[in-house]
Parts: sequence; structure tokens; C-alpha cells
Amino acid sequence: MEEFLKINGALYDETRVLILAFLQKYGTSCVCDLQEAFCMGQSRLSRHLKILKEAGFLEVEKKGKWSYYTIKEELDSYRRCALEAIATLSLPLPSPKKECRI
Amino acid sequence: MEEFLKINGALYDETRVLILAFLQKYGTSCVCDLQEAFCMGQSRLSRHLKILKEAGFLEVEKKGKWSYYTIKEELDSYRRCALEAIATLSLPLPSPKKECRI
DNA sequence: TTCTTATATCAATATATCTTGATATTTTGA
DNA sequence: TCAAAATATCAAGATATATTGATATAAGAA
Repeated sequence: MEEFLKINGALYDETRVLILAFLQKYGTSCVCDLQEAFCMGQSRLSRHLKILKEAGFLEVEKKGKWSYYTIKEELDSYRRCALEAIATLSLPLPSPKKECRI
Repeated sequence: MEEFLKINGALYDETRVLILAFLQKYGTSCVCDLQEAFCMGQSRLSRHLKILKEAGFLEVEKKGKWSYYTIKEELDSYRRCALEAIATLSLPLPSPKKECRI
């Protein structure tokens, strides 16, 4: 139950749904990529990414100063359903703006 | 987006997940059935049932003094996924106690 | 009509969550 | 070693949600 609620809590926020949609569309991104794209404060983004990670949607890889967030490859059926549902929402997403990678 | 968030909000509450699990297992129930089973205050139940209904999971049929709540037959794939996920949680459910129907 | 029952809704309080700005940590380069 | 950049975390205030008890509504029985 606890895990199920954590998943739904993660999905019960517009910002996080948009982040998932963005990562589905554009793939691995660092926090600064998302900051640029969404024009969003860094602490706010960092918090939402943490929630998505702890809900089992994302994984992080740290390289140098950067943290790269990716949607996990292996997801259980419920999380996959959720991502499909998000994809079919056809949300208007910002485009990735700058490259700030290594 | 709005509808998707409403679904996830409805699923982000232990009480409501239990109600869905109960209705999946035992079928149509009136509010008093659920009160008996869950030993839960009536206004609290009524509120949660309303939220589940407005999130598209339940339908209500009124007969006399009673309101009968049922899980909708025709659900989109995301809601169906959610109900499957709930079923596989194998939650410990109270048994229906009394019959208070017409 | 009047009383009782089943349900819905409201108001007040408590709890949880989100946002913002400030601070901490870590890495890299000067 | 020092400063700057990327990210994480914390604290305070604002907003949302859940619970409880009280009240409202509607149907049926007396």
C-alpha cells in the first residue's frame, strides 16, 4: 500500500507530470536542462525530481557537477501504464533550450 | 491533465484505495454497508465516495433512502490499470457485516 | 404531519504539501 | 587554496486535504 500511495502522490502534481512527459520525449536531462526548459527555480525542480525518483520513476547518474535524470528502463506495469497515460495526454511541453552538459 | 490529476488525487489516500478494493471484492454496496465494514464515520465515507465518483471510478444508484455505489463497468485503460494494481496489493479487507438493503 | 433513517454537505481544526529564498555540499578550474 | 557552478537540503509561509461533529435533505414509517 505504501508504495502504491507513493506512486500516486508523485503523480498528483502538475509539475511532476510535466517533468515525466518531458523526460519521456527528450530523454536524459540534467537539472539545469530542466531549469532552462521550464524556467523553474532550482530548489523546486530538485525537490520534484527527488519525489519522482523515490516513487520509482527516475534514476540519477552523477557525472562531475551534473546530475542526470532518466526514466527507468524496467518499470512495473502500473508505472508503465501511468507513463502511457501521460504520453497520451499530449501535453504542451517546452523545448529543451541549451546544452549544459559536459 | 486536470482529469489525470484528479484520478491520481483520488488514488492518493489509503481510505479510498481500501474502498476501491472492497468494492472490487464484494461488489455494489451502500454507504451503510461500508460504514459497518470499515467502522468509519458516515460523513467521512460520503466524502471519499464522492471523490472516487468524481474521479470516474464509481457510479451511484439511488433507491429509496439508500445510495448504492459500484465500480464502473466501462473504464479507460489507466483506471483499469489502477484497479488491477490495487487488486494485486492483496490488502487485508474487512468483511461485509450486515445487510441493510431494502 | 411528525419521527426516524440514510445520505450529503458544511464549518472548524489538524495535517500534509508546495513554493520560495537561504544555506550547505560537491566538483571543477583559476 | 579560493571562487564559481550545479545540485541538494532546510526553514517559513501559503495552500490543499482529511477528519470530526453539526446540520441539511429526502424518503419512508408511524
